[in-house]
Amino acid sequence: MAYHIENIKEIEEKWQKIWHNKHIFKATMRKDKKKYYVLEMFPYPSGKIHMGHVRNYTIADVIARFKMMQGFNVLHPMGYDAFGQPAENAAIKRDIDPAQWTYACIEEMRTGLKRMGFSYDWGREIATCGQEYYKWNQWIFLKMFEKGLAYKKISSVNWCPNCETTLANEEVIQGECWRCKTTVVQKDLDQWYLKITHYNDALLKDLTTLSHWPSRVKAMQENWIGKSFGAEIYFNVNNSKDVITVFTTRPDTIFGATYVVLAPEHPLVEKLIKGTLQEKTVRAFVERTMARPKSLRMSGDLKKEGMFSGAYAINPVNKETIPIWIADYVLMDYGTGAIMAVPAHDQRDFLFAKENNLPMRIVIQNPQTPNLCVEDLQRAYEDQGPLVNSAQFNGLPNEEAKQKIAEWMEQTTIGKITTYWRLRDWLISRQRYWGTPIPMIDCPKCGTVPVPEKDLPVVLPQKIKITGEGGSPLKHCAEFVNVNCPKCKGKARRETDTMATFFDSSWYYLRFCSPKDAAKIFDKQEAAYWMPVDQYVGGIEHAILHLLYSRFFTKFLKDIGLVNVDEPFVRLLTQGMVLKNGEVMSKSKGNTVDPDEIIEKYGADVLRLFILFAAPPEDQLEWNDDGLDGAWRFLNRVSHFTGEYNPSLGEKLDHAYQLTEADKTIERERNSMIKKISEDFDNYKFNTVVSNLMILMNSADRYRAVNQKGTEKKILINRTIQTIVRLLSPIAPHLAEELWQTIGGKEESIVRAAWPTYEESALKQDKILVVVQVNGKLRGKFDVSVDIQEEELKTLALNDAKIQEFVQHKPVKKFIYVPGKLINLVV
RNA sequence: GGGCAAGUGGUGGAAUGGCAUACACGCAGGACUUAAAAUCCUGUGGCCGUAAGGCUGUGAGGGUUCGACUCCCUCCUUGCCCACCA
Repeated sequence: MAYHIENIKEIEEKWQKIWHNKHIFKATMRKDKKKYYVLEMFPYPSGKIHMGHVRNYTIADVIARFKMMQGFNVLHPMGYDAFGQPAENAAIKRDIDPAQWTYACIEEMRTGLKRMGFSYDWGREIATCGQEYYKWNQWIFLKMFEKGLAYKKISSVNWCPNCETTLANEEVIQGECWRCKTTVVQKDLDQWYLKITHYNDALLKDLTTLSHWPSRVKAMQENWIGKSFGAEIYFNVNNSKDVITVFTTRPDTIFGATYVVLAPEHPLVEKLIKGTLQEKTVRAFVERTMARPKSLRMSGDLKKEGMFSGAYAINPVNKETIPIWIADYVLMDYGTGAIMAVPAHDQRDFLFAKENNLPMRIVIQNPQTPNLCVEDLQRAYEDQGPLVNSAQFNGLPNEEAKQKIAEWMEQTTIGKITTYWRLRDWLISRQRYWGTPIPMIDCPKCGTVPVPEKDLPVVLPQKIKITGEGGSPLKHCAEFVNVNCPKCKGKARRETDTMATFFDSSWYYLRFCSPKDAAKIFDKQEAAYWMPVDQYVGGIEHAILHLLYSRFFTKFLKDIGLVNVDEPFVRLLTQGMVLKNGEVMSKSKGNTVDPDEIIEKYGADVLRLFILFAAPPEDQLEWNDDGLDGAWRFLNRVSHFTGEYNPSLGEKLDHAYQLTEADKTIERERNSMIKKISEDFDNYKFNTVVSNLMILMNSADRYRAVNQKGTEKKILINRTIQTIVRLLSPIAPHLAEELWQTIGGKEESIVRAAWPTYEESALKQDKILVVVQVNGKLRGKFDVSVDIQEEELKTLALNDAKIQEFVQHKPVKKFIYVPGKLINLVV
C-alpha cells in the first residue's frame, strides 16, 4: 500500500490496534529465552507528552524492537511517577482534587504515548499514586526502620512562616518564598531520614563496575558522594577541658594554622562566648547568620563574615595559643563544623585573614620563588613544595608530609587519620498532601511506633481541602490523624508528613517485574529473571539523585534478600535535550513544538525517523521543521519502491544464473549495509542507521534504473525490499508492518520476523580503489584488482604520468602501503 | 574555584590514524506541467583559473607521524554539572 498523507493515520491506528489486540508486546518469563529489559525513566504525568518524552521514548523503543527481532525476550514497560507537587499546586489554583487531576493527566499522556506506537507491555502499567503501589513504599520504609536505616532527627530546614511549610532549596528565590514572597527562615523540625550513608563505600566502589554508564554520570556521582582522605586534629581550648575537633585534607599545613574557625551552629559556640566581653555581639551575629536560608548562605562568592569568639585554642603541634573565630563560611554539615585556618595556603582563609588582620605563616615554600615571605603574598600559595617552619618535618615535600604528619599525629594522639564523606543522609519528610503517608504513629506513651505490616497501606485520605496554607494538609484531617497506638491501644497521632517522591521512583523498575502482585512487593523469581535492567534511558538531570537513590534501594533490597543484583541498571543512555533556535524547548520560553501536531500532519513514523536522524542520541538536537519533510520524503520513497515487489517470484535465484556487475554491486551493498546497520543499531548510532538506509535506498533506485531486464533483476529487487523493510522497522514500525504484510510477510507482526543476516562472501569485491599519495598529499586514484601485489602497484604508480609530475625523478625514500586502501610515496 | 563534554560547509551532522564534508536540509539551475504542488535530474567549503587544474581548508598555536578532524601539549570559546566541601 502506498504511503500517502491521506492514510497515515489510518495505517498507524490500524497497527496500534493490532499490536494491542494480539498482545504483541506482552512479556512473559521464559527460561528458555534470553531476556532483555529496556526501561525509560517514567514520566511525571503533567498532561500532554512533549518532545523530550518523544525523543527519550523513541530511542528506547528502537532498542526494544531491535532486541525483539534479534530473538530476545524483551520487557518494555511504562508507568507514571504520579505523586508530587504540580498536582497539589493545580489543586490549590483550580480547586480540584489532586487525584482527579493526576488521573486525567495520565489518561492524556497514555493517549499520546499510544499514538507514537511504542512497544510497551501495557498490561504492566503502574501509577505510583495508587495505593496498590504506595503500599509497598510504606512496606520498604518499615523494613528500613526495622534495620535502623530510617530514623527521625531534628534538623534545620527552609521554612516559610506564612505558608507554614518547608521549602525545597529550589523554591527559595533570593531568600523569599516563591509563592508568597515572605522571607524564608531556617527552622528546626523533626524529620525522617534514610541512612543512605550506610552504603557510602558500596555506592562509590560499585561505580567502577558500571562500565556501560557515561563517564560523566559516574564522575558526578563520585563527586556527590565526595570521599575525602584527611585527618581529624584535636585542639584544646585554652583554660578549659573542651576540645575542638577539626577536619582537614591538608595535615601537611598544620604548622601554619594560625587560628581556628567554628560554624555558627557549632555546639561549643555558646559555651565559648559565655561571659566574654563580646558575648552579645557574637550571639547576635550567630543568630543573624543562622536565620539566613541555607541556599543563600552557601551561594558562591558572598563576602565571608566572622567574629572573634573571645576564646583561644592551643595548636597541638607547636603549643601556640591561637584565636577561635566564628564565621559563616564554615558549614556545620561538612566535616566537624570546625576548621583550622591556614591563611598562607588556603585562599578562603587568606581572604578572611586579610579582612580581619589575622596572622599568617608560610609552611610550604614555592620552589620557583624561594624565600617567599608573608608580606609578599598576593594570594594563598596552594601548590606543591617543601615544608618550612614545620619543626622536624622541614624540607619534606608537602605531598609526602601529608601522610607522615598524619601518622605522627596519630601516634602522639593529637590527631587521627580519617575519611569524610560529602554524601548526607536523605531527608524524605515533606509537609505535603500528594505523596505516600509515612507509616508511623506518635504515641504519648510508647513514642514513635511503626504501623503494623498487616495494617498497610496507610491510605491517603481523599477529598481534602488543600489551600497551600496552614502547613501539612493532613494535619487538619481528624479521621486520619487520630488513631489508636498499635502497642498500647491508647490514643495516638499519625505522622502527617508524606514521603519525598524520589522514594517512589527508587524501586519502580522492580515492581514492573510483577506489577499486579497484591501479596508481595514483587515476585522474587520474576525479579531474578528480569533484573537487572539491561538498558536504561533517560535525562542527564537525574544523573545524581534518582540514579543514586535507586542504587541505594537495590543494595538495601539485596541485603534483605529480595533481589540478587548489586546494581539495578547495567547500561545507561542519557539522551540529549531538544532545542529550538538554540534554546531548550520549554513552555516558559514559548518555543515548544507539540508532538501531536506533528503526528497529525506527518504521522508518528516520520517524527520518530526525524528525531533519530537529526542527531546522535546523546547529543543535543536542534529542532528543524524542514528536516521533517526530508524524513517524510524518505519514507515515501521506501513505500513507493515497495510497489516493485513481485510476490510470484520470491527471493531465490536460479543457481545457473551468472550475476552481472550491477547485480553484484546491489548484492554487495545490501549485504554490507546489513552488517553496518546492525552494528550501528548495536552501538545506538541511530542517525547513521538512517543515513545508511537512505544510501541503500539510493543504490536500490539506481539498480532499478539500470537498463537491464529479467526475472533475476526482479528477484534481487525483492531481496533488497525485504531487507530495507526489516532494517527500517524498529524506527518506522507502522509503515514497516504495513509494507511487510503487502510483500508477503507471514508473521503476525514484523517484530516476530528474523533480523536480516548477511553473507561474508557477498561482501568481497573484485576491484578496489587505491589512493596514491606523494609526501602525504593525494595525487591520484587507481582502480585495481583486489589481489594486486605491492610491487605491481608501486610500478603502476611510478609509471603514471601525473604521479611522475609530482615525483620529478627524485628518489623514493620510503614507500608506504596500506593493503586495499592507499600507497604513499615519500620523496 | 573543581569536574565533564563539545568546537568540521549556509544548516543538522559523517569520518576515531589513511580520499575531510557521507547522508539529509537549504539554495541554484534544469525536466515534467497551461500553471502550481509533488516528483525526478544536475550543481553546491573557500581562493586563483575560460578550462584542465592548482592552492587552501576541521576554534588558535605548537608537537608526534610517511600521513592528524582523529593522538600529545598549551591556549581560546561554548554548554552542562558541582562548589565558602576545610
